[in-house]
Amino acid sequence: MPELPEVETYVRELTPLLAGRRVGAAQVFWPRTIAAPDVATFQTQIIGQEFATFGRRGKYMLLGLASGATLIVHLRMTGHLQVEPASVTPDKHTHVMLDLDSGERLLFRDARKFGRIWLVDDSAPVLARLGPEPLSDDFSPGGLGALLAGRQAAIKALLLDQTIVAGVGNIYADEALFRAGIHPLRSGGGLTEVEVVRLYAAVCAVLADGIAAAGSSLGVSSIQNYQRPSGAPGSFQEQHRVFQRTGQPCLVCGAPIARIVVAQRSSHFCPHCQK
DNA sequence: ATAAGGCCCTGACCGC
DNA sequence: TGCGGTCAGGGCCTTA
Repeated sequence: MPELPEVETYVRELTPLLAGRRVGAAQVFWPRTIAAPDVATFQTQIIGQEFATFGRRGKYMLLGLASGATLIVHLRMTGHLQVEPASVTPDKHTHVMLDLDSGERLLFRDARKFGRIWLVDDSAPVLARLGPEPLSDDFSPGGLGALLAGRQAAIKALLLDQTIVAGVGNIYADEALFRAGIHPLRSGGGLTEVEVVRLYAAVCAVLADGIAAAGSSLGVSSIQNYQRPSGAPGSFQEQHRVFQRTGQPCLVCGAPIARIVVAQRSSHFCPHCQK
């Protein structure tokens, strides 16, 4: 599942493939993929647009166009965005296809159909609910502590809340809590100042390590798996210490990694190392 | 304001 | 082999 490191990898690797490319015809096979504007308007407005700038906010990909508009893409669970030769035949998971003036096509594929695309003049309303961007100056131990103060919910659930930290998903939340030595069911407001600082550092570290490894690929099949634009996998799964390691020995203490459900999400942790 | 539960989706997997 | 049922889960919406 694409989280911040996976989306960051996408942005970096799509940049040389899309920079300066102009969009021709657009085909939309699953209308709900286009969150805004309506499909007909999207198809009209995307034609002739040129990819110019490339950015990311949380798990949102921001493909800036020379006109000033922005194509925002959220991959959600199983979305893929790939550049392929124009001879490619769209399969049943291809929901949006943009012709490029390079003789290629940009394809949005998504087995679960949760992914969304926006074409907007102003990206701010789409991103308005996002909290601080980790790996930036907007994210700090003090700021994190302030957002957690008074919250009774489990810290695992709060890490998944995009208004607390933008871009953290299930994998990186579990890995960060392990590195910080914090049990996923601890209440957010109950963390000590020292623990908040440790958690802050752990979130930054796992995200940076995830980016360095080009993300985590561990889906059961290629259509569900996160893949880079080239189709290559990331390698951060090789560094997972708890995620999907249920029953395997903790790499620190040897205790079996446990799995519980928190906020309707599977959570993996070491019962011995995480208090 | 916060927390919890439902919803959207379909491939993979399990039991029979 | 095939069928029905269950699970996974990000973000948004509704409910309490």
